[in-house]
This record gives sequence, structure tokens and C-alpha cells, in this order.
Amino acid sequence: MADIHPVVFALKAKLAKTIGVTVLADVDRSLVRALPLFARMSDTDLDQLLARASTRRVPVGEAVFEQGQKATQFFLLLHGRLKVTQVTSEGQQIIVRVVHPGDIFGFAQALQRDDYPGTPIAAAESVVLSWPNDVWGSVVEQNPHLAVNAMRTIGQRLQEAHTRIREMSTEEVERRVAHAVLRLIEQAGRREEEGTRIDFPLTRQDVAEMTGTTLHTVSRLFSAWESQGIVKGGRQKLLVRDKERLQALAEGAGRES
Amino acid sequence: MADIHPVVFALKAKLAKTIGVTVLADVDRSLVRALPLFARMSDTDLDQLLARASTRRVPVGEAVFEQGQKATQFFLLLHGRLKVTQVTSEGQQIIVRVVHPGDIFGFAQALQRDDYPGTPIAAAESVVLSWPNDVWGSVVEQNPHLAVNAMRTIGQRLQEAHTRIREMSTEEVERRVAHAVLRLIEQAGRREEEGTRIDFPLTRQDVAEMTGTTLHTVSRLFSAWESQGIVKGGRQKLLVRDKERLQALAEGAGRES
DNA sequence: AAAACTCCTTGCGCCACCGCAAGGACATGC
DNA sequence: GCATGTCCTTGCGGTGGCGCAAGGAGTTTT
Repeated sequence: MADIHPVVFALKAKLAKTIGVTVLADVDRSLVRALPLFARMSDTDLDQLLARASTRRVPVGEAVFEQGQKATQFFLLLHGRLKVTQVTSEGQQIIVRVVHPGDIFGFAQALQRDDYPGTPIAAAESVVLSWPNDVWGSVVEQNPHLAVNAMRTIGQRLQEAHTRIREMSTEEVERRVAHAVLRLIEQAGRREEEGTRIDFPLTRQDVAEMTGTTLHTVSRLFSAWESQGIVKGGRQKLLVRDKERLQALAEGAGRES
Repeated sequence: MADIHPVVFALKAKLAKTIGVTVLADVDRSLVRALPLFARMSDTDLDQLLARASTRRVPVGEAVFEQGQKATQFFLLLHGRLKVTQVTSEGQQIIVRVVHPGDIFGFAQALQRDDYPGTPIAAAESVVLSWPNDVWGSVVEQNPHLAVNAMRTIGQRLQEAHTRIREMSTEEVERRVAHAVLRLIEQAGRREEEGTRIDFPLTRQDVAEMTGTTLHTVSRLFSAWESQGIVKGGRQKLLVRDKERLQALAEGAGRES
């Protein structure tokens, strides 16, 4: 996942000028090739696959598709960062998960659903590839390994969901937030001299929606942690200076006193 | 799912006397045939599949396998009811989901895991079929439809998990418990003259572990509901008399006042 | 039928967290 | 450079639900 970054930069430069299916054609193959999901696919199959893909640039704040919308395509995030949200009937919003570069998403159809269960919104400028649903079937037939791989992805997601349920059931807010931050560091951390930074814009509100609390509480926690030198905050920014201390908090320090 | 009950009763009578692989042989084919999962499988393939299956009776309170154990088999619940639990490092327990007759479970291997993520415990006397993992691969190859079907099952589970996360994030305890009870009624309800009964032994503690609260709070809620005539409780029992009122509570009545 | 369990109920005090509210700090557009 | 919008911080009061504790009611064991 880290090794695709250089290619992404090359891609980024091009993006600044023009965007279109043709522009990406020469770059995306190496990008896609680097993904574990497609690692074992033959060159010809991959070319065939890419030939049918569409490319789209998604500016910050825009949705790739909307919750409840008819699922006609499945997607791959090439670059950027998406937060998948769901809204309740009362309008309450939560963040289901964060999509990182290389992740596939919106493959509702593979799960036999006909609509998308959530709305992926670009947290940072993003580039997505998409295919019509029927490609999935033909590709899987030719390349069963891909189905297995997709299955694992879903298995991991299910696992994550259960972890989150367990955390929400048994842990108090501080531990949950600590866990969430650690996870983000793991998935989207960039090393700096002071520590590890979360590599995309993330508001307190976002963290609150990921952990089932309010932005107020998150803000208070971050402030407290900052005064202890564990993290360093900022507008839509967070830098973890002392990962060990944060891990201790996630394990349940602060319980005993 | 409801239509397998008559067959189950026939099975149950036999169970009272002897239990063994051979005893089941004549009954289980029709049972398995009734499951949507195997609906489109040919008779010969099904026979072949059943020939490789083992049968096991699981008494109340016993685990089919343990969390963290090496996953060597996958399972199908023929009869009874299982609650899948996970324990945290601190020993806190939660109920991840309830397995109903006809559900497959413990197919960690299909998700590329090598250990079981939870412990399924019999809430009622249960009968499970199991196959060694390698059968999965060969069966899926012969019958891709089965893989698709399994995928849908997982998709639904993921969906459920997200629903639960959303509920835990945004709803207060009463609504969550109401939702959980409604779900149980839907999946395991048996009609009686007074209302609909949850068709397996379920403690207040169980409900608490499904909704992320304590048995005290659940008990208090049930008492309050009972005094309003919405439900009728009992030791390890619950009967819903007024589903509409309960649904209203789940939607958020009691919020405004 | 008594003893030993397991499960359920209810009262009471407490505190983690929410919700409101007001103000400040950045960022972006006109 | 002023205005408008978004995001962050912090104080304060209220409360939902947790935890403790004690007692009661079924169920199984001996």
C-alpha cells in the first residue's frame, strides 16, 4: 500500500492539467498492478479489465454515489480518501468506515444487494475507477482468485465491524477514541519528525461519528491528551507523538487510579 | 425457514432415542434440501456433500467450538439455537449474533481466516452438521451458485453489523433493546394466542450482551413494558403482546414528552 | 423437601457523558 | 481587508444508565 505512493505523485501531476479516461491509461495499470487484489491476474486479463473502467475525479466534500441509490457499478479508490457515511431516519450521521487507496468499495452487487448501503464522501481530493456490475461476474469466472480475495476483504470488514461493536458495548469513550485514532494511524499514518500524522483532513466531528460520541467530548479528550504531550492537534489535523501512551489508554489505563 | 419445522419435529422424536450419523441420514437430506442455500444443488451433488458431513448433538450451554481455535471445519445448524459470543481481553462478554436453524456458521476459512472469531454456545438443545474445510473449495468449484449464496449471507451479516453500530451510536438504550427484541421476534418468533413468543431460552443478561447494556437496565425496561401491557416476561422467556407499541418505541417514541 | 444454583427484580447514589451556549481561531470568498 | 463560513474549545448543568447491594422466585441436585 505504501509502495504505490511514488506512482501516485506522478499521477497527481498529470491530474493538475487534464482528467479523462485516456490520460490515466498509461499510469493506472502499474497502479492497479501494485494492488494485492489484482496481483495474480494475467496481463491480458488486466488490460481487458482496465479497458472497461471509467475514471473520475472527486473533489473534497463530494459523494461518489448516494446511499440507497441503485447499484450499477463497483469502484476502486486509486488516490485520496473517502469516508463512508450512513444517515439514520432522524438525520443522525455516522461514519461506517474510511476507504483508503487500493480498497475496493461499492460492490453491493457482489453481496446480492441492489442498492448502495452508504454514501462515500471525499475527505481529500480523490480519484476512483469504476466498472459496470456485469464485469464482476465475468471477471470472477475467469479469475476465481479474485473472488477469494474479495471474500477476504469482506471477511476483514465483518471482523472490523464486530470489533467496533465490542468496543462500543464494553469500553468507555476515551478508550474507543484512542482505538479509533490508533487505527487511523495504522491505515493512514505518515511519519514526521515529531511523530505520526493522520494523512488526510479529519474533523473532530468525524472522529465523533466514528466512535459514537459528540464532537465536544472528542475535543475535550484531544485537549487533555495534548496537555499530556500524547498528541498534537490542529484544524482538521492530528499528530500522534506518543503512540505507546495512546495504546496504554486504549488498553484501559485511566481506569485504575 | 418456517417450512422446515414439521420435519424438525420428526427429527426431534428420533433424537430422543438415539443420536448418530446414521440415524440422521434419511431425514437430513430433506432438511438440507429445504434450505435456500442448497436449493439449486443437484441431487447427486447433495448426496456427495452429505456423505462427507458429520453430525453432532450439542446440549444446552456447550460450545460447538471455541473462539481462537484453529478453524478446520465449517458448520450448518440443523436444529436448535446458538448464541455466538466474543470475550474481550478483560473478560467482558458480548453476543455477536444468534444462529438460527438453516444458517451456516464457522466458515472462517472461506473468509481466509485460520481461526474462529467467536464461540457459538447452544442456547437450546441443538444439532449441527459439519464438513472439513477442503470440502468447501471443491463444492464451490462444482457449484458456483453456492459461493454466490454464501456471499449474500456474509453481505447480510455485514449489513446487520453496521445497523447495530448505527443503533449503538445514535440511539439510547430503550430503543436499542426494543430493536433487538423485534429482531428476535422476526427471526425466532412463535405465535401464541397472547402474542408472539421468542422461541428459545433467553436471559436478561443475553439481551444486555446483545445491546451493550447491563442486565439491570434490561430488567427494568422489561418491567416497565410489562406494566404497560406491551410484553410479558418470565424466567428466560419473553412474549410480545403489542408489537406496534414496541415498534413505536424502537422508532423513538418516549423521546418527545 | 432442603439445599444449592441460576436468574430476575428493585432501590439508591453517583458519575461519565451529553447538550446547550458562547466565544475564538482559521480559512475562503467578495 | 472585511465578511461569511467552518471548525475548534471550554464552561456549566442535567441526566441516563451503571454499579452495588439485597432480596425474591424458579429450577435442579441430593
